[in-house]
Amino acid sequence: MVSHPRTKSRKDRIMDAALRIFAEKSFQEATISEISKEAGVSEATIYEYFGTKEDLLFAIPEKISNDTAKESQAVLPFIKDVEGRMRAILFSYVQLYQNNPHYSALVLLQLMSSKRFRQTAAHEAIRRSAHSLLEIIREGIADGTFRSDADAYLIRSMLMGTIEHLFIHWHMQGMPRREKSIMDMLDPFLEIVLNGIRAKKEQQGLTLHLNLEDARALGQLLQADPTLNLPKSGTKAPRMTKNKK
Amino acid sequence: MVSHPRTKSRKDRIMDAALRIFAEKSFQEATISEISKEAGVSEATIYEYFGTKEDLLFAIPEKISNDTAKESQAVLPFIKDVEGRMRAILFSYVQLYQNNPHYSALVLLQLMSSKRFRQTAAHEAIRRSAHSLLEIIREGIADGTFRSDADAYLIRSMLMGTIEHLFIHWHMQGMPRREKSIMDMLDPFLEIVLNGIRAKKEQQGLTLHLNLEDARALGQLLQADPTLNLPKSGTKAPRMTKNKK
DNA sequence: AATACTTGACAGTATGACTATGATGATGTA
DNA sequence: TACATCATCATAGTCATACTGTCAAGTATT
Repeated sequence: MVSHPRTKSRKDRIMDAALRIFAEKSFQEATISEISKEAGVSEATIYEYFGTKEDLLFAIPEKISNDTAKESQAVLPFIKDVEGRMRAILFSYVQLYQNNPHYSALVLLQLMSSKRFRQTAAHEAIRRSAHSLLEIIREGIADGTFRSDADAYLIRSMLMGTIEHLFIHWHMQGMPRREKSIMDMLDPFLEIVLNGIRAKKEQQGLTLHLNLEDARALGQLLQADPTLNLPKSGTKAPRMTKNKK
Repeated sequence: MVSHPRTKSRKDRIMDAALRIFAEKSFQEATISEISKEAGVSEATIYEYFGTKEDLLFAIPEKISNDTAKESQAVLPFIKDVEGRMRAILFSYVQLYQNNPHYSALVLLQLMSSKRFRQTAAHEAIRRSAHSLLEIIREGIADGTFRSDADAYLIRSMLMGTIEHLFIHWHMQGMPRREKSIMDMLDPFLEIVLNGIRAKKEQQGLTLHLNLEDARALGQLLQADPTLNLPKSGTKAPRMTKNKK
């Protein structure tokens, strides 16, 4: 009836419409008839292209994961430090969902629960990310970057689960303040996790917590006896040693 | 045909069977016919009790959340410290899913994505937990327990998202080592998060990082001059003061 | 035993996924 | 222009399954 000459191909229009409707309603509640109207094609055309309704559903993640280049995996070997590589994986994970909001609602809320999705290339990509992440965490534990008693599976669930949870709630009732994007939260988030699992440097020494009064008294003592020079190992130099030399 | 005189009521048997089949296959793939055979009743009986297949699905979370007493909410006011209350909420959250493995597979992977679920009492219970958690985190930020720049929404997603992710993967392909339960991970997990967001105590004082040599020297100084008594404010008493009195 | 209620068997309806088929219209080629 | 080819559409029809209605048989309660 109405022709769409300068727009995308019919196949793309069908998939776009399907993605929107599947995400808005749900796979079961959506009907082929509705999708065909939304896409401006006949039902027969949809069956011509995709065969079944389920095949239409699963064509979507294949398309998205094809459209999404796999730079993140390629870049990984060039990032030396463990924490930088963790960040790179999470970054691309957030980016994918952020760039495809309908898709993120579809995959996080519906496809994840489907057995068939676990055999798709899209799921394989997620699995690969998850596996890389696990390996990197293990590496960090092995080389002493992270605490030796850290649980790599737990850390991974913290990283991926948090991000998925943020996206799910983003789409569900909508988080109150939308002005702050999930991408903006990535670094504060990572900092909290890393803060919590980084190996403490002072394990080979001691940590003292002093109030101001005590600190001042200690400062006087130190000036009186210069043989006591501290600290060599700590990351933050205490202010008092800088006061007067 | 076969009567089950001493077992549960038909209604319970139907719901048990439905829960099992819905979790094993999926809502759409399960048929009423199959559930009726599994439960040992006729299809008509299922419609008699529940009306529609969807109503049967949503009767399940109502039942579970009714069976689950709401002690955790009741206990909260009696726990004074912020971190203890956070732990209590997460504990009951984990407990619910751990005690109902089929249910957790059903709700986390399927119901969560359904619009109707968001109008059930079960979802309301989850929302209430989530809201309590948010309030407690905010309280912790306000009273200085947590860092003032912490993002309460992010923290909440970390807490709930991690647990949901752990359960989802527990059920999906099964995490490699099952001997460690998710409940066992709760405290290490909370410790990491809290570690990452706790306000640093040394804001009102100073933190010194000493190596062993320096620490020993400081210990001698302290014994020589007893006017310097430290620390009053720190949580961990340094070992050296206990050595000799 | 009589009555009320529950359950089952079975026939039948409605919906939506899917198929088959022929018409239509655009495009390319002689 | 005439013809062939192909994509798309409209339509009619099949099938599976959710769901309804009805009545007979069983069970419980009195």
